[in-house]
Amino acid sequence: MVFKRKLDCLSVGFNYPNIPRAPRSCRRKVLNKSTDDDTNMCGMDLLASLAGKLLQECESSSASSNAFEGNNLEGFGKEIKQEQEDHYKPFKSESSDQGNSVSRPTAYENASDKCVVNSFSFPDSDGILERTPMSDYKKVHGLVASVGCEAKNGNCDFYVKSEGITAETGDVNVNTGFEQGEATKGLGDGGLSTTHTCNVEETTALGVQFPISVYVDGDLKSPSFVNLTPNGSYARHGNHTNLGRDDDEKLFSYHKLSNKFKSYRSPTIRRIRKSLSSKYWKQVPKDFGHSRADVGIKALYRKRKSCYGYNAFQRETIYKRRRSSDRSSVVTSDGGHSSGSVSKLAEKGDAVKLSIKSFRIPELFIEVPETATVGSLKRTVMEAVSVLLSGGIRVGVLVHGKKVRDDRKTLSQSGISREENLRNLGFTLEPSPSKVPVPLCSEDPVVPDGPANISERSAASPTLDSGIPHADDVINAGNIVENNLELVPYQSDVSVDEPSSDLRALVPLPALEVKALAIVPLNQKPKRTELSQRRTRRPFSVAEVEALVHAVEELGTGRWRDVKLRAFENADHRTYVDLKDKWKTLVHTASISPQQRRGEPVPQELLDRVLRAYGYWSQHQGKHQARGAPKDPDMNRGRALESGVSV
DNA sequence: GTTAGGG
DNA sequence: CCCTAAC
Repeated sequence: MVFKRKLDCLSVGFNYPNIPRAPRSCRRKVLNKSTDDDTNMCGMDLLASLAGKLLQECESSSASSNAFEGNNLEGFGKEIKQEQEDHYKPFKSESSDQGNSVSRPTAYENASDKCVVNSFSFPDSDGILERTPMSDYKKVHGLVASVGCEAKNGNCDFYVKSEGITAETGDVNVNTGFEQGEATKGLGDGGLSTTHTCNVEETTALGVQFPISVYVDGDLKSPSFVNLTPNGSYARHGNHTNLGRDDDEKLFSYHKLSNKFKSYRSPTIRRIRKSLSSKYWKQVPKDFGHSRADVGIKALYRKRKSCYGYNAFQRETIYKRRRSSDRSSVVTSDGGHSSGSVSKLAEKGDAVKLSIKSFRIPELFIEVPETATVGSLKRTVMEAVSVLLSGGIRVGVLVHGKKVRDDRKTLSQSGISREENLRNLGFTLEPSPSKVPVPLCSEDPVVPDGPANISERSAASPTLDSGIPHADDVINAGNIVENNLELVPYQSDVSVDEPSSDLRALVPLPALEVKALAIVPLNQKPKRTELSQRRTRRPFSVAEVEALVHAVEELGTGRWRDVKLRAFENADHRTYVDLKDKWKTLVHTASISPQQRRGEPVPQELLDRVLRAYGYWSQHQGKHQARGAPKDPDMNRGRALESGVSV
């Protein structure tokens, strides 16, 4: 049940009555507004899907754990990492004493603080995805939970990791100057070629690049190589049979140890998203060789309001979005139980098997000061990627370089068959059409004002605004730019969000124009640092409630900080806001009938006290709050919760 | 940084 | 539990 989505965890019981009133913020109303368009899916969905697919097809994990940066995950996936040392040397071990003579990349010669991320590729499966409990699905979706960075031959490899998905930028070529004078040199393939490291039995890894074609292998493999044990564990055939478990455990520990591993709903991301809004960014279609100074002005990430973006993740994953008309066999989230379909196809002997190894993403232009830490760089890249992916993307299919636009066509009709050389088959990732930000911002339902509309459309169909007829119809292998729309921030607004002193002036737009997809100012001081994720719910125990009630009885309802200090000082996980919230719910609970109450029942005695205190303090607001204590002045009686009025 | 209140 | 507006 790996992919079983746990919607309730996304909107866990906080259904407060809808009191008609002028919305304080548009961020609300993120009610299901997901699109039904199968072709449109959130980047996360897509990635999750792809990752899942990979997991199914690429069992022999080769470069997976690598995706977990060691500095954050002590010992995590150490073994595997070891194995790939030769591929991805840890940044510190190499960057510092090598690669000093490589010549600097052209485009940004003088922009030592800029990085261009070309692509992120999916590593082979590491089993984690399958094992990821659905409760963490959102995290999986959160993707880009973290970005790793490793230096290699003067390059900085970025890889994306999340709890469920790990992807490395094996072919990402990051030109960065953060490593003093360290010149960078493309990884040879400049990130355009795909790494065929996915040795999945006979299945050839596909190199799917953004938006470029991929290598396909028509070899139909028996689906049997994906074995799901009854308990849902993933039976591995590769080398790291137990990797999944270990990783999971470590991952879990890691989670417990740090909240940094927050990916979803990252305020930072949101902030950036905001920054990417039309107000700050303009979209600039890639230069197809036909310079266009008057290019688009649409904001891909138009939505301004910050939204939870749950929608995006509440939608079924692509795995489950099989339309009856589609004959494709996709692993379902429920552990591949749909393998039956695969078999079926196999029997028919006309199945087309594909394996997508990696996606090339539009270039991400990032600028960071040399003094920035690697960690901050990682975060920056991650955020940029998040923004990109969360913007909504869709998949395009190319046959012989020609885009197949008719979704109704069958594969064979489109020239895609086992007989055909599947190398002619390609996939592209394109900005999603009008619904671009939908997943992220159901609010303000895509009713963009004039310009915005145009922009979004162009985002979806580069051809439309490229000025070049069918510019995206023919994709040149190894060189994809057609759909690489770019977002360039309006210089004047870039630092609006966080006029941090560290935020250096961004590179003049002209320099970015055709290259950057997004500039993510470093040091944009993530509000909640790192990837954000909703805190785990931790129901108040009766003891805690007691302590809370007691404290409130004495201090009143307007001094939550004091309440915290007095009764919950040592309960780090309880903030005064939490206490305030709890009190709020307690009052509510006490006001409703016992039948309507849920969760661990709170002794009526306590609830009575709640009401009493509530009533009392309602009458004595602000007054003798300091002494208050309508009753029961003795606190901490037998409470496990340490209190102690500090200071 | 707190508080208050909507979500 | 999150997010913000207002202090």
